[in-house]
Amino acid sequence: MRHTLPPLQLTVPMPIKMVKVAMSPGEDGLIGIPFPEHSNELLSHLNDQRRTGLLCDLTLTSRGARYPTHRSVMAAVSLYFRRLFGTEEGGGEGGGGFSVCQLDCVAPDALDALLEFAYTATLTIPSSGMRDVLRGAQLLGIQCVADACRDILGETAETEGETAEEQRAQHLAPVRRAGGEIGLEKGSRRKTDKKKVKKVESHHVNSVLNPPHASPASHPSPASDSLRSLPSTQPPSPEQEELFLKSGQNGDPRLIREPGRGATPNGGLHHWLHERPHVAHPPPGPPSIDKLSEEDEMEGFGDDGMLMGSTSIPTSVAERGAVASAGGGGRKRKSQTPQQCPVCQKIIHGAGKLPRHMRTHTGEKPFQCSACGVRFTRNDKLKIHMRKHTGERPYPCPHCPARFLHSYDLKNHLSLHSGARPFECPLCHKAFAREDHLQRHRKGHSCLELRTRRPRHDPELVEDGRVDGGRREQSNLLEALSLQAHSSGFLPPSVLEGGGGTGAGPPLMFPGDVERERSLALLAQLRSHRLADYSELLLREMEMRGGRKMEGEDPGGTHSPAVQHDRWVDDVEEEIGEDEAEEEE
DNA sequence: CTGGGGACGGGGCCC
DNA sequence: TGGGCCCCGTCCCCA
Repeated sequence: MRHTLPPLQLTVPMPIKMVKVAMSPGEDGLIGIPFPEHSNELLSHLNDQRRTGLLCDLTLTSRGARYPTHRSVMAAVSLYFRRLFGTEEGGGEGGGGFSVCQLDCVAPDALDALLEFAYTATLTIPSSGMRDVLRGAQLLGIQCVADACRDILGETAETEGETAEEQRAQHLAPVRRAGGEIGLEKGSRRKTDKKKVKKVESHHVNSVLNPPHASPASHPSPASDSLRSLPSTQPPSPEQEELFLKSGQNGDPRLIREPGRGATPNGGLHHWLHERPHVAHPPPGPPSIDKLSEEDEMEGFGDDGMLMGSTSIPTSVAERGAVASAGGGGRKRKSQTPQQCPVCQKIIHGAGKLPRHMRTHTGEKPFQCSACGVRFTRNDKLKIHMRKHTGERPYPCPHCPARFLHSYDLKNHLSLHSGARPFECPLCHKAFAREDHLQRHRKGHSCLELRTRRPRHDPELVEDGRVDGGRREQSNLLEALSLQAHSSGFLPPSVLEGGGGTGAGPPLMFPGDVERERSLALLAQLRSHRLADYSELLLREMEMRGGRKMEGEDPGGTHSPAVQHDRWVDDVEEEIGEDEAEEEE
């Protein structure tokens, strides 16, 4: 099927909508493994395929010259092709079956240069052919190239924009006629767009025409690559979208989190900016450069040395700062605390802590021990490590000659002297000096025997509401448990403030308290699961905790009764889940 | 399985 | 605002 430019109106999606990329739900424990060369190699391989004709599914022709290419690449780099292939409408039926596209209106040399740009991120053109390339870039909607050419030719976006409009009107007139409204929409926001684009692109003109010394393609930072490889978990917020406008990137929300992604293989980023329907009406509110600014300072991110010379959007701190200032002027950075990790979405508290956290994703360990070569992500850890070499053990035990590298080691050690074992297993009541040892104990199978030895009762008794003596005893125990929970301070204050539980109903029926309801739900589960041993254990645990609190063995902190209760509830719920699984078997 | 040491990451405080 | 320092919780490893 042959295709020439005018039929564009047949495939232009109207109205233009910003593509929303479906986000995968958040996942814990994501690890970003950067492959800095991936994008470069990918582009290189695509270019090889283009040269050999491999997998080429689109042939561009211009005045007899034929250029095999790939739809996906062309759709990525060219607004024209993206519309032509319908990818803006989700791409479901994109492509339209065009295999040959006749572009006689674009000079062969210019088309060749544009294809070369698309596959190498480098634009190589003779000065004499600049105008042809400009014309071709405008017709095909390769905005960054068009802007670069305009800059070289000394034309402004404003004046040339009119020319471009005229050219579009000339070549794509059916589009405008067929989609009058969309044409108006585009026209109405074009001036605004052009201003924005002009502001952000002064830097990249040079880079387009002066490609990086080392590589024709861009080198995204490792972090950016790692980010790209990871699923995003949240749709872009309006703030992020505004950020996107400021940074002049395309509409892929994922790219919001790619600060180092200065140059994409397709190089066609800026023209996408013109499509954004909200450009003329950026959302109100404070300037949204926070994330951008944050990411500026991410160590391991934005390796400007590598990004310099990339072909498109601002990448360096200075450049992005210029963008930000151009966007609003006189902006103040919002407080950086807390900050959200763009990789794992985790909220990082504390000024300056996000770069530290980001190194956990990038694997960057910039602090190396001069003695043994071991590397660390943090210099304070290196400093502690150096104590091993210097023999410094600044934390001596007052009771014995032992000295320790860490204060918390001393703390653990002191518990040995005191004999305190404040961490007791609620199931087997084995006590531990360290909480992590208790956790290890509970996560292991140390208590498996006890847990599986719980009495199993006839389920009909519970289902029928009939309770035998032992069951009634258990029920009473649970009620007593509830009362004790109420009075012992085991439950959080929010629970205790709920009211007296007088009148009809169970003692803990205090409406409107989540924690209490959670406890009640747990108790109900305990009942329904007939976990007599659990209720006993829970009661004993509460008694024990209550007594301990009175004794002041665990003054506040993470071992406070409320916290312990929460952990206990979590653990029991988890074990109930396990029991349910067991019983289903 | 437990005790102990060490590493690692996060948060708070301060400069 | 960034970084240093410290503390804490957690995990891993080894005896």
